[in-house]
Amino acid sequence: MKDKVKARSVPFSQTRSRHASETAEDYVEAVMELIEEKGECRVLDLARYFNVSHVTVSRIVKRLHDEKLLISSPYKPVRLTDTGAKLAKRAKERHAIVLEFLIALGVDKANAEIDSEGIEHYVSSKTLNVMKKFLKL
Amino acid sequence: MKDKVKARSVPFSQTRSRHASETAEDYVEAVMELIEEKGECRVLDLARYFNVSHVTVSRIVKRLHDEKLLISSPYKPVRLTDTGAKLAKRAKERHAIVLEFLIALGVDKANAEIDSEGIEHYVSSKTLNVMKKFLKL
DNA sequence: AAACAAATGTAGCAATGGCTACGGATGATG
DNA sequence: CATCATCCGTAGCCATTGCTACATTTGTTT
Repeated sequence: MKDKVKARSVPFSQTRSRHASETAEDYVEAVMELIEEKGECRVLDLARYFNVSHVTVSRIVKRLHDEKLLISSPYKPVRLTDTGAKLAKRAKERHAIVLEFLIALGVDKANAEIDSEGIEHYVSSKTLNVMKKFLKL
Repeated sequence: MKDKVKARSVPFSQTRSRHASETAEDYVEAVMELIEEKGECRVLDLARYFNVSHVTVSRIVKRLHDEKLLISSPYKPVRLTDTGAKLAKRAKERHAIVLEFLIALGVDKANAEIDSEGIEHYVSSKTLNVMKKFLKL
């Protein structure tokens, strides 16, 4: 009973910080989509999109504003900074690749859409490249 | 500018509760592994495994005890309830399938191990079945 | 312009997951 | 059996993401 417990290779990179980045990516991605779809993105749009209260959105938007990913002023629509837009673009691409990959693999569209949203945050660039390769075959 | 914002099909199932279940799965899976590897699972083993303080582990173990997934009494090793063991077994299987799948796909072992730990929580049973099928070919 | 509805903001609570600091319990070892 | 190191629990702090309830701003509609 004296064995050393091997710590996980790398993973479990502090759940909290990991999750904060996930949220950031989800939000900038959503803001970009909403602006593309309807010209602007309001707090309530995001609330409906994520199925949470406007209060939750409001606070997160404020944080992402402080982190210079979003631009928001009171009672005005939310926009993306250049940094935010770049992050959103990367997230959307990754999301799209994972989605297409799952569909190509044989997952039905509904499940693929759901799963891809969770998976996109955990796919390393190497795995993403493998998925891209798979899609080209 | 009057379009309704379509709520996501299903996803974004409340980040917080989603994350709590992730934690539960990670912990019961770790407990099962540690017991298999070294005969027992102490709070400090889990702390080293997840790279967090023993305090964090202690609180989470208490919660999972209340949820009847773990059995813990003060200063004693942690065990699994039947429910916890079942959950752990399912999680381990899912984890193993995702890992094997990524490797079969061509991802190097190191990245596959890291990615699989995040991905396992987001894989629907349908996607998991597709992965199983892929592995048999 | 007044009045109303819709959109945002603010206050304040809960749960979860991080932490440090400190103190008590357990088990080896002298 | 006394001591000491290790393990574990408790207190108490912070950040994040949920919420309801209430206040304020905006914009439309009389």
